[in-house]
Amino acid sequence: MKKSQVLNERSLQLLKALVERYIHDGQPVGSRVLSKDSTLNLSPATIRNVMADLEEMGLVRSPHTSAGRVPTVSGYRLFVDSLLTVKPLESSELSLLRKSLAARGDVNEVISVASQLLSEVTRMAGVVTLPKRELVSLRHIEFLPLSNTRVLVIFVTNEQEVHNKIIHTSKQFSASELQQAANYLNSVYSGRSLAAVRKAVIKELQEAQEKMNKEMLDAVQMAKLALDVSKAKEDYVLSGETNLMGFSELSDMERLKQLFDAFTQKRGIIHLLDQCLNAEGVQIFIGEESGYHAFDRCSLVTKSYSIDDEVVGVLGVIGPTRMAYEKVIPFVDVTAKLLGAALNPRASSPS
Amino acid sequence: MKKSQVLNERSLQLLKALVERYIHDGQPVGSRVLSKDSTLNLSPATIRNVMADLEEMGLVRSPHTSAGRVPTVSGYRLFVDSLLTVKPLESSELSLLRKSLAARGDVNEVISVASQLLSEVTRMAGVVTLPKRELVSLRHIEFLPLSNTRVLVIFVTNEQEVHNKIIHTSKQFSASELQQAANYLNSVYSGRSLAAVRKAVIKELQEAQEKMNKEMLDAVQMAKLALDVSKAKEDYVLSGETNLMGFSELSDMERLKQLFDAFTQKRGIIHLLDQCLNAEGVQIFIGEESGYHAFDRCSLVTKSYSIDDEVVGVLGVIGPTRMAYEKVIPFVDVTAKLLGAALNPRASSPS
DNA sequence: GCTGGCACTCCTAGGGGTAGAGTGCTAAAT
DNA sequence: ATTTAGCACTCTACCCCTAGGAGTGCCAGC
Repeated sequence: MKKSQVLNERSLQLLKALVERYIHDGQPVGSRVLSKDSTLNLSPATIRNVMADLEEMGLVRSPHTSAGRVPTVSGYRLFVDSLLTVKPLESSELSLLRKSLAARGDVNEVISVASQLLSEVTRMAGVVTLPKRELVSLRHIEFLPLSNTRVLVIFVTNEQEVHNKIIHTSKQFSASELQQAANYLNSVYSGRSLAAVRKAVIKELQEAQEKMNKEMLDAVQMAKLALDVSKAKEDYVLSGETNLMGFSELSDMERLKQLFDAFTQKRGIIHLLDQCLNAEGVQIFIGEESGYHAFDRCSLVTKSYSIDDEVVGVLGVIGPTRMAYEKVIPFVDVTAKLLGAALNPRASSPS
Repeated sequence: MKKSQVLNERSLQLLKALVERYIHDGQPVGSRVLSKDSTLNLSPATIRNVMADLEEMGLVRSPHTSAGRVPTVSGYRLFVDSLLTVKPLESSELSLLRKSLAARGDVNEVISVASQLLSEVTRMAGVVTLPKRELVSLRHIEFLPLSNTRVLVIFVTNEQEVHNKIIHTSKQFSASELQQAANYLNSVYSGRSLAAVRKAVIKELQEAQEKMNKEMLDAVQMAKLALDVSKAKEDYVLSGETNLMGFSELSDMERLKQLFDAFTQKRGIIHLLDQCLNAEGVQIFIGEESGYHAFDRCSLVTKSYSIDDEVVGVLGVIGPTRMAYEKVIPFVDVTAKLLGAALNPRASSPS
C-alpha cells in the first residue's frame, strides 16, 4: 500500500494535463503523450505510476488494458472544481452577446435569443428557463364574455406580460357587467402584487356580505378564479439539441432517444434546473451526478440569472461530459449576467 | 425486349405482395418467400421473371446481387395509389380519438393533443399546423401605455384568441387617451373581419382630415400599426419526433441530424405542409418526392382539416418510407375530421 | 408460358494472424 | 527513495481468407 491516497501537487497537475488532453482530442491518453505534452518533465514510466495511483483513487480509468486513461466523473469533478483555468471570453463572442441581447420588448424573444446564443457559440445545446418572478404585479385585467358561463380573462402583469385564461362562472354575465367588474378590480388592485391581490381577494370574499355591492362581489369572485393557478407553468426554451447528435459519445441511438425524450418530457430537466436556482455562481452537473439516467453521458453547466437582484431563472449549456469547460463556464456566466440585464424592465431601451 | 412495359394484373398483385411483405419485416424479399406468401400460386422461378420486369420498370430494386427486392419510390407510389387495401380503424383507436378530441376551450391544447395522438398511435411523428382562418374577426382591442412611446396592444379575435404586440407610436399617449382610442375602435370595428378592418382603417386614414377628431385619428393610426403584420406566424406542433430514432432506416446520424434540423428550422416543413392545404383527401409524399433532402428516407401522410367547411390547416404523420400505409392513411383521415369538429367553435361544449 | 435445375454472385460471420499501442512490473540508475 | 529504462504481456483494430447461405439469372424441358 503506497503512501498516497492523498494527492500531491504533481499528481494533480498530471490529472489536469490528462483531462485537458482528453477533452481536446477525445481519445484515451497514454503515458507517452503526457510525457511530451505536460510541462512537468517526467518519463512515461513515472507517469504510468502516477496514473496507476489516480486510477486507484477512481479519478481515471482505462477502457481496456492497452488503452490510455480517461477521466471518470470524479476526475472531471476534481478538474472543474480545483484545477481548471478558465479562459476569458473572446471579444468577438462578448460583442455578439452584447449585440444580440440588447434589451428589447418581448421577454419570450429575449429568452429564445439567449438560448440560441448558448447553443450556437458552444455548438452544444442551450437551455433557458422562463423567468418567474416571485413578485408579479398586476397591471391590468379584462373580462370578455364567451358562450354560456364561460368568460375569457386577460390580464397583464409586470408592465407588459399578457396572460389569458378561460374561467367558468356561476352565472352568465353580460359584457357591461364584466366591464364593471374589470373596472373595479383595476381601480382597486392594479399595481399590487399577484400574491397580495390573491390574499386580499380571499379576505374580501370572507368578510364581504353587506359591505360590498353585488357587482363588486362578482368581480372579486372572478378575480379569485382568474388568478387561481396562474403560477402554474414552469417551462424552458431549448435550442440546438441537434448539435448533440454530432458527438460520438452520444451516438448510441438508444441513449440519444432517452435524452431527447427527456427534453420533450421537460419534467426532469426542469427539476434539475430548479436545483440551480439557489446556487451561487456557475453550477455544474457531470455525467451521472445529475441523477437522471438520460444525462449519464452529458454535462450540464448552469447559472441562475436575476432581474434587478432577484433570481428569476436559470440558463445553461448541455453537452457531452467531454466539453471545453474552461470556455463554457465563463460563457455561461457572462450570458446569465447579460440576460438578466436585458430583461430588466427599467433598462429597456425606447429604441 | 419483352412484351411488357405495361403491367398486367399478376405483376401488380406480385408487387403488392412484395411491398406488403417488405413493409412488414423490413428485409429485402426474395422469390422464395413470395412464392409461399402470395395468394397466386407461382413457382419462385416465375416470380423471379416477374420481379426482373418490375425492376426494369424501376418499381423495385435489389440492394445487391443476391439480396431480395425492395420497393423503390415509384413502387411505393404505385402501391399506395392503386394497390393498397386500407384497413378500417380499430375501434379502440377510434374511441381514443373521440375521447381525446372532445371539444374543449383552448385551441392550442386541442392542436397539441391531436399531434400527440398522431404520434402515439402510429408510433411515428405527428404534426399539426395551427389553424389559420382566412376570416379572422376582431372581437376586442385594448391599449396599455408602456414606457415612452411604446404601447402594448392586446386584441382578441375569433371570440377567444388573444394576441398581443408592442407598437411604437409617434407621440406619447396617456392611459385615458388610449382607453378612448380603444373604445372608439371597439365600437366601430368590433365583429368585422381583420382584413376588412385593415382596409377600412387605411381608407379612413386617407380621407380623414376634417371628418374625424384627433383622438379617433390617433386610434385609427394605432389600429393600423397593431393589425399590420398580424398574419405573420405560421407554425406547427410536432410530437413524437423521438419515435423516429427507433427506425433502422433513419439510424444514420448524419441524416437524422438533417431531419431534426429541418424540424427546428420549420420553414421547409411548413412549405411542404402548405402544399397539402388545397389537396383533396389524404396526400402522401414518399421519400424524395417531397423535394426536401432531409426527407429522403421518410414519408409524409397528410390531410387538411377544416373548421366549418373552411380548410384551415394540415395534419399528418411523418415516418420512414417503409410504414404501414394501410393503417396510417385512414387514421390520418379520421383524425383530420375529428380535429376539425373539435375546433368548431359553435360545437364547443359548455362543460 | 411455367417450372426445375444449376451455376454464379454477393453478403455475412467467423477464424487466424499481425501490427500497434500502452500497460505493469522489475531491476538498474540517480 | 524516487525515477527511469527495458521487457513481457494484453488488448484492439485490421486484414485476409474461408465457408455458408441466400437469392439471382438463365436454360432446357414440360
